[in-house]
Amino acid sequence: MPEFRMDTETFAKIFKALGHPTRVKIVEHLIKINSCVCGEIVNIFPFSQSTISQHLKLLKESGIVRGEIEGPKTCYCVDFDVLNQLKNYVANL
Amino acid sequence: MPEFRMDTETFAKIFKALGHPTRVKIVEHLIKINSCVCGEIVNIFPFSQSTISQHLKLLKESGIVRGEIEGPKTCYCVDFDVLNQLKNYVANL
DNA sequence: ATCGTTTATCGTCTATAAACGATAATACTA
DNA sequence: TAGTATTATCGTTTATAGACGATAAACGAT
Repeated sequence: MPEFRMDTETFAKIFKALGHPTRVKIVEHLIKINSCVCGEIVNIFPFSQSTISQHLKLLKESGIVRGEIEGPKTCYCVDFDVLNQLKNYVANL
Repeated sequence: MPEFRMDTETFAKIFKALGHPTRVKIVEHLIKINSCVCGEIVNIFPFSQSTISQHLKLLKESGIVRGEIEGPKTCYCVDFDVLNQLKNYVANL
């Protein structure tokens, strides 16, 4: 399933994306409710819509999260393929 | 065994520390040679001594790495207790 | 006490991150 | 087509990161 075997640089980028409390919590939340959310995330955290959108952008760029446009909303979800590769990498450290 | 149950903030800090290719590679290296190294790390990477020292400082501050002064040298090693908690956290995501 | 080795810290510079408000873009709905 | 809701982007500000050279600090050996 994994298209590419990820390298150290890629994992570093994912770690960097997870290197902020809000972004870790966003990922935890996306995992918990496997149904993807979008604007609800903004309501959960005490930050502005633009700030959360920026955090989601970083998470998306790292690959750990994907975003799909559904009508006027954007639906975010964890890329479990990437997450599993991350789990595998960390487990083998 | 773990003195404290780590929280999200702590893990975010560790992720942040791992959020740089050089620092990931330093940790990988420290794990591989479980005997701790110090100045050798500087020789491995194409960065100045001060830059590597700064990276090691960040790793140490996150808790994933410990440094012990041995004479004129400083011996760095991975804190396996912390690493195991990290592994456990990631595995349960 | 001085010297050489090793590591940490300081000061500087440039680049990126983090947050915000304001605005643009998108796409339903009336 | 106009309006509304939702999200992304822009521009700005402040803070932190990342790199370096230079210097200081610690220690062992001469």
